[in-house]
Amino acid sequence: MGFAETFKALADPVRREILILLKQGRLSAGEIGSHFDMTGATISYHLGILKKADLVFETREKNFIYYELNTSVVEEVMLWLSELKGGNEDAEK
Amino acid sequence: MGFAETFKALADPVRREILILLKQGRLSAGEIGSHFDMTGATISYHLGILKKADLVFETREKNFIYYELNTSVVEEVMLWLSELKGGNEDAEK
DNA sequence: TAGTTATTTAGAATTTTTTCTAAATAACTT
DNA sequence: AAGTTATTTAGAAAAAATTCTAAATAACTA
Repeated sequence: MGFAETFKALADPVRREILILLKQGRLSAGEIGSHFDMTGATISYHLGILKKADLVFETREKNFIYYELNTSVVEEVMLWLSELKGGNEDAEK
Repeated sequence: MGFAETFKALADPVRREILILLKQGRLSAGEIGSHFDMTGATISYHLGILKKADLVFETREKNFIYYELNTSVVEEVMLWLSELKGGNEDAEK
């Protein structure tokens, strides 16, 4: 894990757009790629970064690879930010 | 503003450490620098990135420049993440 | 005013990131 | 088995980020 990887993954606009697409549900690499004006190789690179950051996970089916949002890491990041923001008021309630 | 700048700023461990230091209260550039094994020029570079991302602001006093945490942008990021995480349940309550 | 202290800016070197093309896998279909 | 489709991996080129040294500002102090 590691916040560096996570924030780095979130820093790229293409990768954030991919995550937003996946909010609606799982998509294959090809379906994700069709939303962008880039080669499949580049999309695969971005998916790799998101996967390494644990922001998505894949499930293989037929000759497709489907990607899905992994929200658990998103929660960890939110916790870190909330810690930063203010002595964590949530923990007191 | 812009999430790219914000996440990029948060992606670097030195910059995250600076933000954590500033949680305790404002510090001068020199005081911040003394926590790291880097030149003042490099610290200044990182502070510039944090400033551009609106994660900190500065106030000048004597011949010091003090840096302070700006939590408002942190909240915006948290909102974006919470949107991503789940159709935003918070908005329904 | 001259010198000192705090910080930034400029420029260069190094590393990392992003993107492409071409080739390699992997799994299906005929 | 051979061909097709979906995706990744490798390698290279280009762009961006990180760090340094040296020089420039800015504001104080004697």
